[in-house]
Amino acid sequence: MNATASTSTRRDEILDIAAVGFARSGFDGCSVREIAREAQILSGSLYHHFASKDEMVVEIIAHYWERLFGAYEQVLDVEASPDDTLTALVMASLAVAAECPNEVRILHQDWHYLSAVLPDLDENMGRIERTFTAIVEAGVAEGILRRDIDPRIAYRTIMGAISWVTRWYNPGGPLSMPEIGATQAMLWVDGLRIHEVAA
Amino acid sequence: MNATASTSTRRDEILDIAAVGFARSGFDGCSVREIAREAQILSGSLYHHFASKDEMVVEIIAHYWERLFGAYEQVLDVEASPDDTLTALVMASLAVAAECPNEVRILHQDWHYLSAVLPDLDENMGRIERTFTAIVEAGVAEGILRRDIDPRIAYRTIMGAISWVTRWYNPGGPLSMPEIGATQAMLWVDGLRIHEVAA
DNA sequence: GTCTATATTGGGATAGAC
DNA sequence: GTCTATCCCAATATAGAC
Repeated sequence: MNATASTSTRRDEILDIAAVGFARSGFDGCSVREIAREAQILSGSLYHHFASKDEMVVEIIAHYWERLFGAYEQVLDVEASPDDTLTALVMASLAVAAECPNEVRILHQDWHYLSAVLPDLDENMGRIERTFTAIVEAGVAEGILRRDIDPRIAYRTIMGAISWVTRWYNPGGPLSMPEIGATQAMLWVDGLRIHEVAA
Repeated sequence: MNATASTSTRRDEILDIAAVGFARSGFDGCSVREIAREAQILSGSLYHHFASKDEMVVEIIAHYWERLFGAYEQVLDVEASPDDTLTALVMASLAVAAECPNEVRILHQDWHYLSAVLPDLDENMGRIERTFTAIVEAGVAEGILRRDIDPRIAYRTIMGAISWVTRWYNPGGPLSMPEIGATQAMLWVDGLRIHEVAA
């Protein structure tokens, strides 16, 4: 999972196991005893690796932020039109969600609890919001995107749908993440209705 | 809240208080002691009204299903084109969400726990899915909506965004639910991009 | 219908041996 | 780094008085 080099692999193993448990049962629903059992260790021994149960989830989510913002930077480094950039942002978000499905589930399932534990949650969500709305506003300014849709509603609509995907996405199923992302982006950018096209 | 007539108002009062608590702190995060305190009662007395904490949340959510499916029936009773019906379904969903914000939050926040407690959860979500996909498929069949977008992805995109709204909607704020619903529906049906319109 | 008092369970966390 | 043993607390729920 994390491992900067070869250090502390046991710790990372445990974090992976904890992430699966938190995603499966919720942060409260998955006890430290349960995590310990699945790590084939006793619950007391966990506290050699972590100061608290909170510390585990904080690290798990921190890992997700790194990946997500890394992916956004890569998208924004490419010069492209606002509509293409928006599509790329959606697909990048879903690609990271596919890599970190547990993290995304935990983040949204235990939102309330985490907002008290992760001091940077609001800040990071704000950063995501600004990334998306800036692109939409750029599109409006360039005359590519409609002015009659509030960029904040557009952003929240997109983010809601993206966040929801981890609830139903099935890694082995018929729909791949790139397919889902492309379809969703197409939906928002072009809409469901068939438009008359001027030749 | 519920009250068929004038019966058992105290019970309904308590259910309302519980719903606020569950929505605020999550089902696990809100103890029966906390509910009791806010109802100005002692925790043991709650068990005169309810057999268990689970029973409370089951009743709270059942109330939501009633309202939601009632609203859907009203929409489907009106003869209209698929795109207009789809818009009406979105707006009805959000209108019910505005009436039952706590219920919607609880349902999605404690999804995992509830799926073990509410036997009809999967069935009801399936019913919602069929309602939406049927309309999208009708639109495709009539040549109004695009065939190149998977109706299941369209449905899940719409449902995700709708469910998310209760996370950020502010009842006293500048955006009303009808405004939000109309914008979201417009987004999905017509898209963000400015289309060339054939005269 | 509410209160008093309490049974019972399971949670997170700790201290010290090995 | 893991185990043994255990502390402490808060949770749901119950029994019976009033």
